[in-house]
Amino acid sequence: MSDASTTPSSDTRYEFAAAEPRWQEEWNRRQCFAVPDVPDGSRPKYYVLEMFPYPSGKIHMGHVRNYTLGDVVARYKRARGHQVMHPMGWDAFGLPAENAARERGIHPGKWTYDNIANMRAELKRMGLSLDWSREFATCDVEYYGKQQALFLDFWKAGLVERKESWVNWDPVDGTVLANEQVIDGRGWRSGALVEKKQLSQWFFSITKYAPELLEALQTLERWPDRVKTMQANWIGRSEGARVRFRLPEAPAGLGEVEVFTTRPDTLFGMSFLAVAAEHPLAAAAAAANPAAAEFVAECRRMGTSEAAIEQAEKRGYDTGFRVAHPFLEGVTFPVWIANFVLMEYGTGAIFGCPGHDERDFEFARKYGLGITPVVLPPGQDPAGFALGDAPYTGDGTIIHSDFLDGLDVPTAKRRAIEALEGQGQGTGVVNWRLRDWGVSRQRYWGCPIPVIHCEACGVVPVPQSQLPVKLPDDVDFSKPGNPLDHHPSWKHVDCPQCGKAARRETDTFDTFVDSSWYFARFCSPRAEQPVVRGAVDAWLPVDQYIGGIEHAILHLLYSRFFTRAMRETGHLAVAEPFAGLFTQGMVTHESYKSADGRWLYPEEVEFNLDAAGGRTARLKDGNTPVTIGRVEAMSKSKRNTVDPGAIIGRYGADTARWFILSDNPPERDMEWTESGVAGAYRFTQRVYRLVTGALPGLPPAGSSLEGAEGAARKLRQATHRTIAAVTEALESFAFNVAVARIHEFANAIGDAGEVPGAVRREALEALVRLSAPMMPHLAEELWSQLRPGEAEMVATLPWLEADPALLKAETLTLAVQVLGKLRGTIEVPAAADEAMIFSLAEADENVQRSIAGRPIRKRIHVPGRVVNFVV
RNA sequence: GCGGUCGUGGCGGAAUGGUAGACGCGCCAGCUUGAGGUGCUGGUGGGGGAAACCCCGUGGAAGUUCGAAUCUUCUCGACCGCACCA
Repeated sequence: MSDASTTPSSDTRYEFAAAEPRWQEEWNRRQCFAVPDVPDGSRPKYYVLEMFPYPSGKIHMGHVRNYTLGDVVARYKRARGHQVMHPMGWDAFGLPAENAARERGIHPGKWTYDNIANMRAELKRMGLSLDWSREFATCDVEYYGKQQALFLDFWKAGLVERKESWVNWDPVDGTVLANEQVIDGRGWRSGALVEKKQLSQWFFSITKYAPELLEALQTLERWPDRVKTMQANWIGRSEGARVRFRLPEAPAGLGEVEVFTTRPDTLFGMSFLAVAAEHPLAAAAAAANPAAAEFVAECRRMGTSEAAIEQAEKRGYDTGFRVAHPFLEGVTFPVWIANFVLMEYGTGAIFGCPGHDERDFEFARKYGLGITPVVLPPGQDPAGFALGDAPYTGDGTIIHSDFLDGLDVPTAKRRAIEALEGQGQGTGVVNWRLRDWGVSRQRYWGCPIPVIHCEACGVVPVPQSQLPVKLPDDVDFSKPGNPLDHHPSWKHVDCPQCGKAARRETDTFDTFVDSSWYFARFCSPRAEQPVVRGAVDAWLPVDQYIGGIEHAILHLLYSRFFTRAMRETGHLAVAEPFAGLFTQGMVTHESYKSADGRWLYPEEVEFNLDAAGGRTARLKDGNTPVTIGRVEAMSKSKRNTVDPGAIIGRYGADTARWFILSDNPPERDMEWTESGVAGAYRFTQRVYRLVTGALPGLPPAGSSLEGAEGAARKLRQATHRTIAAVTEALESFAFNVAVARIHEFANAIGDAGEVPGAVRREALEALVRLSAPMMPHLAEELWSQLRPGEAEMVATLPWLEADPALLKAETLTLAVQVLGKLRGTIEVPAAADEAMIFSLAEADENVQRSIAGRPIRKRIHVPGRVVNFVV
């Protein structure tokens, strides 16, 4: 601090660069945020968790937003008397580390741990109230070794299966590709056309829990409805029927094909049957016919993602096989191979009813297949009814359908299923869209799957005593494919059962496995077992989980499954990992393009206002014009990123936190703007001046507040209303509203005029403490000046309570409407009765003019809000 | 394609059936400061009017209601997820 007597202006400036590290050190010295593995029970526990970051190397604004949100919750809940666990770790396995190894020759391990060191330092500068003693990375052998133990337990419990499944195969690189590595059907490096290839892979039996995962969504009261809806749709329960169609002249062993349908009521509207390219019937057709084989091969080049398949033009191939209709004697229909039929869903075969299904309709039109309407929309004449340019998918009455004629759709479904069951050609079933979770990845930088393949014994689990199966350090990335596979010695082991030479599984786990139980590991991060019951039983479930909406389905569903699997194997007591969920929006920024089409970083650009008031941009050096592009998610490729480190260096962590909270509701996408941060910075300085400027006139803490009148009472009311409003806003995650209320309160303190020092002190102390969850460093700095010598830091101080007596207003302002249109306002005493309010309202001059002498038919009074006259 | 979400001033938003635009950013005017990201005061949705005040206005269209940004239906646009990115 500078000497106030010689430089009076400099001490009115808050020196965040000195203050922030000082308070971070003090929190650390006092261990304010550390909690024990087993809470002492003196206070209720509260577990706050943000989705842990992938260590890409630098934190980005999305992290700043995520961890600021979580930190506000953690600090607020701590103040509300909870023992708060708030840990941090690293989702450290994954593809980017292997890409770095291939592109730059850096070992994935070194790359990852270096990145972690950088990002840890950056996070620490944000002043987050984290218990850093719990930190781990999923690539630590102490973590993934425990994951291997969990896998073996799941296997014993029957939750692990080995089956065939399809992967994207790059025939040039000889590598399995992730969906994101397939661009327009080609491998991202080789450019080769990608093919589907079948591999034997490990699966977790998540489908065993499908009904429970669906039903339990109802118990998740503090989850956003939209996430629950998305999960429910993903799990996709549908009731329907499995129908077996006979192939009268079938190739050997294929006398029947089974179809799943949700519309057995439309069986009489059938005009074809279609199978997926991977279906045995397709294989039979391909074996017999080169043209069919070519079509199947073409479908294989389509990639494995559902979006790619469904967006592709609907195409098919007539196999020449025919199936018999289950109810119509002697009637047969053609069997097609269709690129929109998914092998993974239902039975990989459908019956086509073009009259009442969008995709079947499009397909039938294209290939000239028959379209028979069998559902009559309500109010239509059965004689004159014909389908126009679209199928009819709604409810109605069944027609042209023999024994189903005249029934409504639900009844017809039941009747059709009864008939199918009666003749042994089908059965009513519940079908699920959810598929088992394939966890095998043909990659190095992941957790090795602890399995040994023995020629004699088959697939053998690695004994618990031989865990962990460590990744070898000496790996060669110069060859394509999985380095574990071409490692000279790693995979060669003796079979644990027969002792003969065998080989290790060289696949590693999907990184979603790593993130499916880390929240449990945080409760006892150094334990020899995966989890310690005393710790997880006390801390779980996570009370508030915070992260991006992009994880709404997969990560959250896998974690919900994993938690159930851990319960089944005795590791946990709970079924649901996250009692409360909050999904934040993305951080966006304008993008900029130079005249020659290059993307530009924001710091390369400067702005001007044109005559019409619009913004124009040009290059800082060069003066050439720049196109201002759309506001979109920050991404490296568009260069519309802002480096949090630079922002914190320039404005401080509190400013970055304050701006990111103030801009808009946290569940929406926010736009990062330079002027917005500058405004937040000015506010931190204003609060600092407001408090430090008043210090000389303040009486000691605890001075009497009795008998405040006039301006003093007004300020006290503002203080207590702000306490109530900020509390409510924080409880409901309306952080931008909390910020706005604090702004208003700062304005009110500035405008308060002459008030007793004790009243001013009360207001300033409330200002500091209410803003502490958002701006913790500034709050500590000002608290230490307001209360020199006080032992307690703001970080460990209890939350403020509003005095109800000061929340009540003496008079109310009511809006007066005539026919719903605002015509005036009236001031009434808070205690006024309805008759008095109506007569005051009617007496208003403007109201009288609007009524214009017409009789009042109805008087409406909403207490505290509005009066409305209907004339 | 399927599923989900969001559309309010120049901009971010507030108000979730009851005074639309709180609060902030930006802009305008004035004062202050005077080595330049300073502070303070006032103004700021559109149109009309000297003013009182009136009309219009929450992507678009229709509806429910005394009253709709909010509820319903349709529609347009943007964004997120789609199972090997994390």
